[in-house]
Amino acid sequence: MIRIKDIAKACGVSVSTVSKALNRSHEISGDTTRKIVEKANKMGYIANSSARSLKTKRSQNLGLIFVDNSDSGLGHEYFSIILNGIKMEAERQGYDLTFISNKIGSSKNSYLNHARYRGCDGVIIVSADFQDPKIMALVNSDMPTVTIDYQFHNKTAIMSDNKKGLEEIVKHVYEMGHRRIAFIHGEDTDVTRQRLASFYKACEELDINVPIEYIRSAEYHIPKYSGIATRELLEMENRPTCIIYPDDYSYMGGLTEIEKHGFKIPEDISVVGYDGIYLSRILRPKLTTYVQDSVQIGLMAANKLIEMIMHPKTYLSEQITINGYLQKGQTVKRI
Amino acid sequence: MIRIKDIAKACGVSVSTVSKALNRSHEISGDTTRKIVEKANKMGYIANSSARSLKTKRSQNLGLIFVDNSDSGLGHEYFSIILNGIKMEAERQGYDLTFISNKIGSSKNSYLNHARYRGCDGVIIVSADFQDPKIMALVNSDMPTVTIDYQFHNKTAIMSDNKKGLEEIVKHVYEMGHRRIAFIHGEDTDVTRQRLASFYKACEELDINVPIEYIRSAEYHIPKYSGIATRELLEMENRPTCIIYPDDYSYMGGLTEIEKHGFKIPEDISVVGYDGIYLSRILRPKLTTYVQDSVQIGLMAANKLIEMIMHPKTYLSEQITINGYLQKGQTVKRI
DNA sequence: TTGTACGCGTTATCAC
DNA sequence: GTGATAACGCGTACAA
Repeated sequence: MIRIKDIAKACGVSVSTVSKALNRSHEISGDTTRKIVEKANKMGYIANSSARSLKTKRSQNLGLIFVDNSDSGLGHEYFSIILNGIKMEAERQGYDLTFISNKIGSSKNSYLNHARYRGCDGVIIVSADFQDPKIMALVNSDMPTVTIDYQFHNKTAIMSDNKKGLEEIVKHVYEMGHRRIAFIHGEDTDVTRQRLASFYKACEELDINVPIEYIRSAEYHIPKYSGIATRELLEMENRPTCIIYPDDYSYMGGLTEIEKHGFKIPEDISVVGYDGIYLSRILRPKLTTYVQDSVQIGLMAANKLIEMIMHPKTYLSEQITINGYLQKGQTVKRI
Repeated sequence: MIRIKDIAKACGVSVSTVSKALNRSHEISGDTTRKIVEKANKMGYIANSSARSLKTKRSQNLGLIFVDNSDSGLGHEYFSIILNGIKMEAERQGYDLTFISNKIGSSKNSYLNHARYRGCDGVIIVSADFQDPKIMALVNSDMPTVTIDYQFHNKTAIMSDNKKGLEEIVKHVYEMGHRRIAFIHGEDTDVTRQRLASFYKACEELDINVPIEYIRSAEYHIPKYSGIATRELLEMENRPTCIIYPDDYSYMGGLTEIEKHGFKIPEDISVVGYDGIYLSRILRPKLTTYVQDSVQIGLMAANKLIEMIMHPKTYLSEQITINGYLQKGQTVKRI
C-alpha cells in the first residue's frame, strides 16, 4: 500500500502539498500538481476512504435498506429495477451503495446505528416494514433519508402515481364499455389505500356502481391469493366483466383460475394488471397494465438524497410522484 | 457522536480499557467490562467503522460487482435472487455489502482500486464481462474474490451445473420420444460452451443426430432473438419436435413466434426452458425447465469468500457446482 | 505557493 | 487488570 507520505517523499514535497494537489486545490501551482498527480498514478496510489471519511465526516456512501419478509424481495422485478436506477444515479454522482441491515457484525442493532457505524451520508429505504419502530427512528433522525412508496410526515418520499394509475385504468375500462369492475387489491399499505381511494373516486365520477363483493383483498406478488380472489369473483352470480389485479405477477394467479373455469381472456373476462414488468409485455395476450417507471423512481430517490446531503440546510423535503402510463394490451375487451 | 473517550471519562477508566472491554478482551475483569458495556449502551455509543478499519485493516465489508451492459442486469430474476442469497449469508456472518463500480467518485478507475479504496475484505463478481482486463486484474490480485458462473484458472468459482442441466434435459426429452431436438443457446460464454458441449455429448450417447441447423444462437434474456431463432427453426423443412431455449425469458420470445405460426404447445411443438424462474411455474402450460438454485449459489459465494478472507493461508481455491433439478412441466409432449 | 503540526476514533503494544 | 502512548492515512488550520 502506498500513502501520500510516500508520494511526498518521492516528489520531495510535503504531505500536505500532495494532499492538496491530489484534491486539485488551487493553492498548489499547476506544475507541482501535474508532477504530483503523475507520480501518484505511476506509483499506483489509491486513497483510503476510511482515513478520508474519518477526517472529513463524509463517506460518499449511501445506505440501502431492503427488507423482505417475503424472502424474495429483491427477486421482484419492480424492486430490483428500482435498485438498478438507484445504482446508476449513485454511480453517476460518485456515490457508493451499501446495504444496511438491522445488525452490526453479529449483534442486533438499529438501522440508524448501522448506518452511522458505516458512516453513510444518507439512506434510501427501498422496501421495509414502515411501521417498524427501527425504521421510524431512522427516518426521524438527523440522517438524510428518502423513502420509496411510503410517505412519512414531512419527509422526502418518491411515490409511484397510484392515484393517476387507478384513475386511468378505470377510465380506460369504462371507455371499453365495462360497468361491472372488480378490484383485487394488495395488503393494507399506503400504496393500497391510495389506489383504493382513487378507484372509488374514479368509479363515482363515472357513476359506476361498485358492489362491496367486487372489492377483494390479496397480497402483492403472491399469485395464489389473487387466484383465490379471482375464483370467488368468477363464481358470483353477477360476476364482474373486468378484474383489476394488484400487480402483474398476481395476475398470473388469476389467469390460472380463469383458465380453470374454462374462460378466455379477453373474450369471457377482461383483466388489467399493475407495474408493467417485462413479463406483461411478452405475455399473449399482451397484458393491459399500468406501467410504473421504476428506473426513474430509483434515479430520483438517489438524486434527491444526494441533493439533501449536499444542501442539508436549504433542502426542503419533497413528495415526488413519478408518472407511469397505461399500457393498452389485449386483455380488455370492448363490450 | 459519542466516542470511547467519552465513555472512558464517564467510567473513570482509560480509553484502552474501554476499547478492550467493548471488544470483550479477557484482559479486563468481568466487573469492569459489565460496567463499561452498560454505560456505553446507556450513552448510545456506536463504533466508527472507518476508525476501526483504519487500524485493523479489516472492514467486514464485501464488494459486489454487478455490471450489466444490457442495462437491466439486476432486473433479471436469476441475478437478483443470487444477490438475495449473498445478502442473506453475508448478513448472517456479520458482513456488509458494497457495490463496486469501475470508478471512484467521478474519476474512472479499476475495480481493484475501487475495492481497495473502500477497504473491502473481498469481492464477489456476480455478473461482469469476464474478458475485461480490469476484471482480470482484480481476480489476479491479492484481493480475495469469488466469481459466479465463470471459472478463472485456479480461482474459486461457484457454477451452476450446466453440464448436468443439459444432460438431464436431453435425457428427458429423449425419453418422451423426441429425436429431432433443437438447441438455441446464448452468446458465447463459459456457461454457453459448457451447455453446448453437454448437449452434444448427451445427444451422442443417445445416438441422436443433430443437424447443424438445429443449433441456433441467440442472446440470453432477450426474447426477440430467441424469437427469430424459433421462426427459423419452425420454417425448416424438417423442423424439430422440441426446442431447448437459453433461458425461461427467452422462451417467451419463442412462444410468441410459435403462436404466430398457429402452433400449440406442446401439441405441435415441445419446448424446454432454463433457470426455473418464478414465471416458469405460473405459466400455463407450466414450463419444463431446469431449475437453478440461485439462492444457494449466492449463499455459497458469500460463504466461500468469507472462508477465504478468514483463512487466507490455508484456503485452497475451489470450483463448486450447485445442483439444480429438472422441473417437469407440461411443455414436452410424449410422442 | 508550500510546509508544520495536529486531530479524526480506534486498536495494539508495552509498561506498570 | 489497567493505563499511557503510538500508530493507522488523511485533510486542514495556520505558519512561513
